[in-house]
Amino acid sequence: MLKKVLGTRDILPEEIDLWQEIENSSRFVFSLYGYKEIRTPIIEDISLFNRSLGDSTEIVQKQMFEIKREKEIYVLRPEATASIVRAYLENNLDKKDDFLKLYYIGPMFRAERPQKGRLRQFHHIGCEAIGSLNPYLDAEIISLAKRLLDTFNIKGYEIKINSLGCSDDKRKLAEILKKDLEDKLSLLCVDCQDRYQRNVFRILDCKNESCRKVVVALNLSDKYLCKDCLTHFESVKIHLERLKVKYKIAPYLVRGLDYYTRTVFEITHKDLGSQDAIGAGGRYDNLIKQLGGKDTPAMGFAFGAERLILVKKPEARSQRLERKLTYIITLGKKAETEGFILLDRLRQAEIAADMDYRERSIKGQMRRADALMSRFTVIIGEDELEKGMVGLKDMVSGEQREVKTQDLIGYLKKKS
RNA sequence: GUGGGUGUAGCUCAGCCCGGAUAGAGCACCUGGCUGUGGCCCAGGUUGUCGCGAGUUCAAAUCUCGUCACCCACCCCA
Repeated sequence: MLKKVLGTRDILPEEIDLWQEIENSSRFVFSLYGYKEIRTPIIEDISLFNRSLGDSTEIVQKQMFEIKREKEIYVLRPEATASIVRAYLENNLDKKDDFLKLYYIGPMFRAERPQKGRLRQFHHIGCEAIGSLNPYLDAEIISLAKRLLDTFNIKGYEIKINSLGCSDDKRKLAEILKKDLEDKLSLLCVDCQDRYQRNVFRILDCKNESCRKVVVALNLSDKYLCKDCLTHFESVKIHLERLKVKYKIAPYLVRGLDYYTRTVFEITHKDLGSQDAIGAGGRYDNLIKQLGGKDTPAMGFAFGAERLILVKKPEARSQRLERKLTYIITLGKKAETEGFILLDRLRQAEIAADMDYRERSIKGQMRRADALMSRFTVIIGEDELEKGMVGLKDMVSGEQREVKTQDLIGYLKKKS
């Protein structure tokens, strides 16, 4: 038996309506906010992610899928922001327009151990706005994320925001943490003792009870933010209130990727398990310069499509499918030929139609018509053939009438 | 990378503890009741390498070991 790769999934036809609905509404909403789609390759040079996400992150250390081809090593992209910045620089987009809004929908790859809401191949729906440091942009992006969720009809989410400060502030925060935690290491969990060396920031959002106590006792609030960053964050909050976006300040929210600066946010949903973030993002004001471009501020976010679907599914299951199809039922060889030709004419007239090619009983064909959610069935037998008519049954009311074959298309058109 | 759980029909699961003869239920599907009419009802029917491999035994879905897959949690992250 052939098996799919660990942590991958087939998206089957029964689920595809949900995916397409989410993709289509995303495209619609992004366009409302002035975003254009960008599609970048799924494979990238390994150094792109080493240089952007941070050497110490788990993603770079062990979660990238490598593809070796002759002397080159490529990787399957673990996220899109770095790719988009690369494309932005490589195509000189900064020279064409110094403020740019881009969105993307596509697969990402991380070699993690799969669990609820976490696959090795998963899909991001996200965007990047490059070229402005204005706090209006921060607020607009967070409200865009909210707007997307509202359009998906997802309820029960929570938006958490924080500011990490500029790169100087981050450095300062790291120093404070290193210094203040030095003599408290024994109070921290084993993971945090490791984080102390690898990535001190992550100690702040540790779930462990004793670690939280230590963190709260540090009394960090605003100790590390410079005046500019403080003002910026205050403005973001005020603008969010102007846009009536409900948010919660999460003083210990840090994102895992090194490139984040200033505003960061995370949207969680109560119905998910431990992977409760359906989307997250923030500013990355230094990344573009870091990757060789001009000093350009930027901000973006991404939703995990599988996680969106996970929270949408219970509601979608109860939704009734619309009856749209016209189903042709035939009795006998001659009628089958007639039906076959009529079927093609219906489709030429842009009427969704189908029939059964298995020569089944009328009852069997009827059942199938019902199972496929037919709006009408067209019945062709010996009697109808002689009269040049077809039986037309309304599958909702159950009423049936005879219609002249040449009037059928006009009749169905009127009804739809 | 670490820990725990689960693999039996297309789907959801019972049976496993305490080994025993043709491996079950509900749903789905098919056929008929209704020889040309779906849904409701009734009757009947089809579907299984019991995840895979080895071991113990007269005998294994059941016990043991290994292996693979999936799920959940840690880690990490969307």
